[in-house]
Amino acid sequence: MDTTQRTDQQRSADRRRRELLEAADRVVLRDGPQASMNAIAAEAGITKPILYRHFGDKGGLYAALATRHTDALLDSLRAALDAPADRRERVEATLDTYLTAIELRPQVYRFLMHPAEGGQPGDAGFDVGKHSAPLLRRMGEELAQVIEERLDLGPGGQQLARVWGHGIVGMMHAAGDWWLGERPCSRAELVRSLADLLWGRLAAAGDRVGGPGF
Amino acid sequence: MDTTQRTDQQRSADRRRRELLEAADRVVLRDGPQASMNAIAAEAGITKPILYRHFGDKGGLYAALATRHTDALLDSLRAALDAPADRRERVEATLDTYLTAIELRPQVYRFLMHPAEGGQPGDAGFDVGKHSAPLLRRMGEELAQVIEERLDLGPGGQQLARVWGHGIVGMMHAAGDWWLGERPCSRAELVRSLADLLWGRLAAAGDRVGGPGF
DNA sequence: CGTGCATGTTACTTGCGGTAACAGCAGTCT
DNA sequence: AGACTGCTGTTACCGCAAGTAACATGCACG
Repeated sequence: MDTTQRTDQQRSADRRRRELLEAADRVVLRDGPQASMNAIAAEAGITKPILYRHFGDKGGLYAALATRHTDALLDSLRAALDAPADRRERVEATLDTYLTAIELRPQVYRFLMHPAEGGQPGDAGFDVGKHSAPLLRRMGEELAQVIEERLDLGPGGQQLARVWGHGIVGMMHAAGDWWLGERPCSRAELVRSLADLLWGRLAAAGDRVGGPGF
Repeated sequence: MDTTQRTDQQRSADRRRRELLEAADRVVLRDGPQASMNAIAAEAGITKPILYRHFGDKGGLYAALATRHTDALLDSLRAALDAPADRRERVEATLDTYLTAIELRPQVYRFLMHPAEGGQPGDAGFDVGKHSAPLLRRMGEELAQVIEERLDLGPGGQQLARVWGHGIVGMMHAAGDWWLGERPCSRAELVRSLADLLWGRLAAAGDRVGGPGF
């Protein structure tokens, strides 16, 4: 039958695609995002044109790669945000989940968020792709939805929720990025400091003696 | 005299460098960060090797370019943060200054923060450089210093200030990026919403009826 | 068997970052 | 004056990576 035929072929193609993605993953995690298509093909035991047949171009491959990791991360964040606990605890758990993820797999994080950096040679070849934007945007939108669904913010609440969603995600991202590079404190302290910020400790802080205060 | 000689030469070299930077600026703002060195050289009326003599490599040129814009932006932010007004007003003024800057010159913003995106062709050639990180980091560090100098945060205040500095900058950045793309509200509303977030309205918000609340 | 069709290959083009080698043109030292 | 230095500028090239064309092979179906 024609349909079963098609199905078989598609299944095999999908399997192959997954294998190729895993090979690409290994190379990218080893060599950074500036990994060449040749290198990826070699790791997969094949040659370039096959990659192009499967993914169109390098952007397509990287997008597929990024989507996998992004989806996984978003799943764990959703889980943390849905745990049975009070609001602050869940906020802290979510921050902690994100930070743990980037701490455990900094290479994935760098791939999703950062330019190449990994080149011994004169470098200059940058990279990145539009990976960081999509991930940050998706996280921002999802958080906005959660906020809007569960919090009573009064009139204009929907818009407020979206601003906050993106703002909070950006806060988490930038703080995490800095923390990952400098490791100035433990993860728990970082989580606590960010939650304190969200909880209004900035507004509540007193001015320093002798100055106008911020 | 030898010294005056040297001075003359250096002055002329500096002037040339500035001219080249301005040409590069025009091209980058027109073509996006994936502008080729050839195009930049052509815009400046010269050829590639001269650019390389002045800036070393593409990274050097882009770094010089980024530094100019970064310094200008930081200056205006410092001014807003130092204006004579109360704390919340100054926070709002600073947010507004940043958002106005990226609103008025989105191309500069994209150059500093974003991958190429501007390519008609298959693209795939990304770009960016390590520009976004430096700018965000510098803003974060400067804000941290301001917070630590002017606010009384008790024990552990220095570390808290650094976390907050980077976190707030990240919040501003991500929210601004999203806002610039979607324009869901006026700049003033965005500023107000972010300031509200910083002022603890998230913690103060009531749970929505029927749900566990966030 | 030939006809599709997917998989795989080699060999090529194009374009960019970066460099070597050479050419002209000041002013300087002896 | 004439060799020397140091700058600006050029053409012509290398290396490398993205992406493509054209050809080869294995396998199911009629």
